[in-house]
Amino acid sequence: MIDPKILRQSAHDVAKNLARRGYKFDANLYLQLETQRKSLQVENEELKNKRNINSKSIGVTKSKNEDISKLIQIGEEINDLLSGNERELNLVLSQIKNIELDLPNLLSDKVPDGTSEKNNIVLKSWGKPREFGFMPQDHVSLGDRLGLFDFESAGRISGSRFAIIKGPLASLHRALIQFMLNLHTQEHDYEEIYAPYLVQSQALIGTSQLPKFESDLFKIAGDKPLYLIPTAEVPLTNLVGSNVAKESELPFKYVAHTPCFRSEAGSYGKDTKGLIRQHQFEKVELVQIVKPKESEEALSSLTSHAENVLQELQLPYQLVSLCAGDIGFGANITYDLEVWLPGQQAFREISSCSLYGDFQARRMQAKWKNEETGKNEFLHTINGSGLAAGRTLVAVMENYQDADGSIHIPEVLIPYMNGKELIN
RNA sequence: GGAGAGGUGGCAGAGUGGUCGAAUGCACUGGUCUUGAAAACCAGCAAGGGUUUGUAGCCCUUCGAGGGUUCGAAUCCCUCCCUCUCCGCCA
Repeated sequence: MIDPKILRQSAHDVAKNLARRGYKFDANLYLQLETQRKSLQVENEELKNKRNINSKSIGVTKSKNEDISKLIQIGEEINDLLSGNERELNLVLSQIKNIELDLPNLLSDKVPDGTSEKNNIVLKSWGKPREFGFMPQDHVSLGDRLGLFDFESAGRISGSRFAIIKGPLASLHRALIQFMLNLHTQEHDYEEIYAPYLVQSQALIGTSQLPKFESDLFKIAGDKPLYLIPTAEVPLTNLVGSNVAKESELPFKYVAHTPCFRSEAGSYGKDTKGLIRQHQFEKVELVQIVKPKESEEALSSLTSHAENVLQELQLPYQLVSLCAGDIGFGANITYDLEVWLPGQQAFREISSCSLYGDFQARRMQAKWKNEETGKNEFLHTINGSGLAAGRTLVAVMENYQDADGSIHIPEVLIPYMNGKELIN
């Protein structure tokens, strides 16, 4: 949610900023609703004030054993006026709220212009794609040849976009997750969290997947609806919701491994083969919750922590700044890490690191006590994948393949594989 | 799942229809005293929102959440959530 004060004071500037995303914010309509809200709310509070004064004098009059019938009548009249006013006020307030919840976050000035991923800007490249003396295969044929993928059974059991991974490849997948968790907890000072995979709608509103993107989520039937988390960002960030953190506790740095569940209704037809786009995948997620002043620094540290995973695994990648048209709904700025996939001869997203500013904190009422000002202020939230485990498995398979289709275990993972060095 | 008890300010804890946003204690902040500290004493000390040039003033809201009754609700009624104790079930 964008700060309502900013919306009121500079609605047209906001509209200009959001237009960079291709979002059309009707500033005039908003300001018109705001004008109505203001006069209705002032009227509302004046009436309540009158009622409070009247009711108090009834108490005083009654205690003197004097007649109160006239005062009660006044009270009733005030309530008549109030109920009409309240109906109008609530209507306007809900219209304003709907507009505000629909509004994406303001973009940082650093975000490049552009309408699609073609306009994203590569800021940095790390590592050199390996020279193969043969035609590198993609992970699907590698896995099939090894007999360690079973998409057919997965389809029969669960449907399309589910995977079954077997034997040493499943172990490698698990090893990647263990390796990432250890790296982040031991080298990068994150606190490991085990968190629920099912969450209430309120938590998803907090991190801004709801109300707008319900179709991307899996919803569990029941009296009180629960949703499968699309990312550990949801439970991790909500850890600080409805709370006022002490300054001395900050920053919070959380890491969690969870499965992620995405309905991805809009993406059918893309990446239908293999592990790239699944309804269920594993991810190690990094979240930092910091003072506003420290948030840009936190984003670059978090991004470098995700990069470290790729560097330790010796996987070539590039760091990309997402352009205005490609950036996520709640993000102020986003850096993607794209790993080199020899089988596709392309860089593919493997991590997305975003600064949300106070956008999520405002929705979930996550605050900190600023000792300097003595005030409770909104925190800033940052999250990023560190990394998506399924896609990392893909990258390891394709980058570490041999001419005969066997796969070398990256050096840092060998201890996690009981000393195994080769899958064949 | 069943039975019972309870959810009030940072914490503890009073308050069962009327000047209650809420006694009291602790904690915290400032002051007096003191060489300094402690003690004692004095004072202050919730959050959100509206109005506003305003971290001034005034006003509104908030006693687990949401509804309701009433001129007036922490207090009465309904629904839900959570915590504790006992029983049942269970990895």
